[in-house]
Amino acid sequence: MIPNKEHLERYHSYLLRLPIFNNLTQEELQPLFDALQVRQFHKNEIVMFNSKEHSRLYINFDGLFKLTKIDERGDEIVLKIVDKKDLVSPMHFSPHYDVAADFVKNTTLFYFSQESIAKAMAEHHQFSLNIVQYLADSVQSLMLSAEVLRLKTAKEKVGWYLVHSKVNATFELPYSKSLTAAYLGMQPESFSRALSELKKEGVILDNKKIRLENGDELCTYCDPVTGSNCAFFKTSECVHH
Amino acid sequence: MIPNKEHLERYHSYLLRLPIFNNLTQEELQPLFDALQVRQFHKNEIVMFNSKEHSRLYINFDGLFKLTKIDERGDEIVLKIVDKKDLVSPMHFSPHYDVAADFVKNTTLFYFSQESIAKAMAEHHQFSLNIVQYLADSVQSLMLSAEVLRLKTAKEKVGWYLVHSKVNATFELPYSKSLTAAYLGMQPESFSRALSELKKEGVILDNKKIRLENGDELCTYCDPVTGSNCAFFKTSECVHH
DNA sequence: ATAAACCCTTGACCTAAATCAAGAAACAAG
DNA sequence: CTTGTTTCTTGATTTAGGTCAAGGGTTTAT
Repeated sequence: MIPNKEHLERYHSYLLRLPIFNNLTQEELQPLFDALQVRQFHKNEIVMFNSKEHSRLYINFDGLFKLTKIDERGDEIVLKIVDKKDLVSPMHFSPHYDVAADFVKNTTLFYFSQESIAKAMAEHHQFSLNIVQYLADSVQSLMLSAEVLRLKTAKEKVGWYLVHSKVNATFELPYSKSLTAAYLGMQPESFSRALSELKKEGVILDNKKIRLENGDELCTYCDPVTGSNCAFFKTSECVHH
Repeated sequence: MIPNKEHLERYHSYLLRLPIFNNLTQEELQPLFDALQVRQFHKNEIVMFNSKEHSRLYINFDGLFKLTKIDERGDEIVLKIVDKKDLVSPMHFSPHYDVAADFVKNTTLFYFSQESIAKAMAEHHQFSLNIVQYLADSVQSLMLSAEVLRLKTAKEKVGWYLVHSKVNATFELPYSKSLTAAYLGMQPESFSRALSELKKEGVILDNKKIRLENGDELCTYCDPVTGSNCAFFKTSECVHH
């Protein structure tokens, strides 16, 4: 699973399928792909993604890490969970802003230097548009998190996260309970208590599988953006009618 | 103070000085400026900035409003305080995401349609870069808010906001205490109590003017991004050495 | 100048979630 | 399978900040 220079061609079709390369051809992207670099990180490693040393765009090829900020007291917030195919672009941070990448699993990151990205943007307007789209999505997901984390109770946060997982994927909690709790800005104990509250409402989390007694128990916890990806959206059953 | 079609030319030099038009000439921007539109809002008005009806880029020419999200219970979070010269781009939100613009003062907004912005981006790569910069700044300021709001105590939040105001402007609290409190995710009562705690440390807020007994009382509350704009940054006195 | 509206402060009290502590489950390695 | 390690759960207690209530200031309008 260790990609090296000789085998990079194999990954080009993988890259082409990422949203950041939407509507661009292999030929257009070849010069950029030639500048692709790879770096491995191991579990429990913590790297400061300051924009001076990491003025790049990273793509998580394999593994899992969280983008966090830690204060003097050692308290931590999780800004983003970075799963496979997700992007992080310290190149877009200001020089004095630091985030920590805290690796949950052994991880392989692909990256492009700021210069190669800038060049590709200058040569292909579509690529600039894709970068704009990526940043716009980041803005929106940060606004949505702010909303969820500050307005919802512990139980509502967990319900929201479960409905999110249910709609976007396969009725599974994608990460460990404590990682999910950290992402939701709560302690594992509170997460656990919230789950047992939800159990009373017919929401059972059974070894990471989400089981529902009726099927609509999570709808109260849904938001319109998540809802729009749901099969029931715009039917009378959906709370977002 | 009501700009109309005939007088719009007067505002072109105003627009040219905005960061979003950095490194672009009047000639390059003329077609975009010709598409400029204007709309007034009055104090206490609340408008939903959903991306369907507001697929635009707004510039606050005059006035003040806050971008907020309100939940079913009526609890509100302030995502951004939009002052003169600040931008909001609902055109970059997804179709199902809604934020409310809650006007604090009578306000005049300039706006460009999504199409005119897209055209300008296609014709001038520099403009695409400026849009990227604007979105990257938005991402970072949302990450910084998340950090401040979730890791700091009430007193630290207020201290942080004051040092921010001190460094970026003129030793003045730019907004009312209750608006500032809402932005910091706290109740006016807590803001008031935090201020009286800070007074014990030599930080006096006297009719919106920030007065310090020694001058360095706020340094403990500073962050590196704010600090980098401070005169003491990188001297031994600065906590971010 | 006076009233009305709004904003701010202070005190008493409450509550959601954090913390602390101790087991129980789940998982990994030998 | 056994042992050690990490993760999760449950209970008791604490606490920061919210809520409620009342009074004081300040600005705006007539």
